[in-house]
Amino acid sequence: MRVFDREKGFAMGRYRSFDETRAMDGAIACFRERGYHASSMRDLEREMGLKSSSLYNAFGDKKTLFLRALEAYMDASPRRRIALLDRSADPLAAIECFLGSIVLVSAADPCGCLLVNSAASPVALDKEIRAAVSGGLGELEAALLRALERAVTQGSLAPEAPVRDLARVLLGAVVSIRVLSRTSPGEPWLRSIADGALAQLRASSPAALAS
Amino acid sequence: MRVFDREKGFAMGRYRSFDETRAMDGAIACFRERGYHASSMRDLEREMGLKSSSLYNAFGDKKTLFLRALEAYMDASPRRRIALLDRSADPLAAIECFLGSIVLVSAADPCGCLLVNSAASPVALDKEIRAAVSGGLGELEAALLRALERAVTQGSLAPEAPVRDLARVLLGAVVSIRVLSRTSPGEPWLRSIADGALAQLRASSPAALAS
DNA sequence: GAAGATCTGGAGCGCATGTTTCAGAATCAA
DNA sequence: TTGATTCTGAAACATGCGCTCCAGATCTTC
Repeated sequence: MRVFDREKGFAMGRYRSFDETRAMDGAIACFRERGYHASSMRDLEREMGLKSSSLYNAFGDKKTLFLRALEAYMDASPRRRIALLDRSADPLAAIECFLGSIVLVSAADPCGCLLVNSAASPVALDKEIRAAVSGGLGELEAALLRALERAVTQGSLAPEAPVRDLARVLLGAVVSIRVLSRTSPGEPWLRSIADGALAQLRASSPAALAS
Repeated sequence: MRVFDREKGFAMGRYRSFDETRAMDGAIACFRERGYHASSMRDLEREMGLKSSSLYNAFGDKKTLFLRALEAYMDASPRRRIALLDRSADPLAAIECFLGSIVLVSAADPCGCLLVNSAASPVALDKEIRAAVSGGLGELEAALLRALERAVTQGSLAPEAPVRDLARVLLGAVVSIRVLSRTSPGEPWLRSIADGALAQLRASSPAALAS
């Protein structure tokens, strides 16, 4: 509303004295570490550097804030990975790189992924939030599927490769790595899962399926 | 204390007027559906059929209750599956049966597994609870590893099969199935992940590794 | 400057939370 | 029966929750 009016030239009233992006980062960090139910509005105010009135004025109530944080997180992390997948010249190498990165990040940061954490959380019992989470996971799955289909087109995967199932396996690997990283099993442990999923891709290579 | 004294013949005081097992089942159901932080003591009182004084007297505070519920859940579900694995004559078939059952149960009941849900939940930030969760997941991994090693001994898996990595992949499949089932993707979707993991086992069969 | 709009800081709303307290009921040993 | 012990039901306790309100500051338009 503020932005809308101001952009239209109807601008009026006091400016916001905080960086909305930085505030969102604080919200993401809070929800990522403590989840929805264990993050109090006081926690969020502190991590976002806002007083409650500013917070409510700018971002709405707790649920709306969560939905915005999830959306901002999607832009900041999963969708960047998706863009890398889509832009890569070698889709299989990009997938390998993708999983390897997930392993490294997960081993280093036990907070996990806001999207995956939310899927396992009771906050997903809420209809809107579950829709957002399903949507986010669906984006990832679709991106992996696109990459696999490109690999088929390029000949690095056999035409009869079960790309739809493989995309699900890859998404499953990401999910399990991110969940299990919360118990700090160590990087080699997590890499076992990533390598297992990648081995399945290789089992669908033209050479493997020809024999 | 009550039980202890009574068993020793020093018994005194009023009997408990509720079924402790039934009460634990209520606690498990509550924590499984709503998780730790979103389950209020009032919710637990209702689902367990207890007043707060009885609840605190019998099970301690919320965290202690959660730890007991997790332990009871382990006995009621994962450890039964583990026993089936250990007792089976054909370990690979038992693993297949195990994963298939997880798929069916997960598709039918979107509440998921208390152990897996807890791993992804911020309640696992607590040291004791994280230890319990890690222990539970470790039991599962160890059981899968035992089954795989028996498969090697029996000759249904090649001696050079990477059983440790395969056990992790299988545990990862279980985790991802249980997490993703919370977004209700449907049974065929979940089965793709189970079948993928099983395909990896077959890739370590003596025949596959001989070629 | 005045009028109108928005944002900030702080106080505080009503309510739910986890937990405690306690009188009374139930049980046993003596 | 009496005394000791434990359990039950109901009523709270203090605290923290999500959220609102409002006076005053800051901004644009006139």
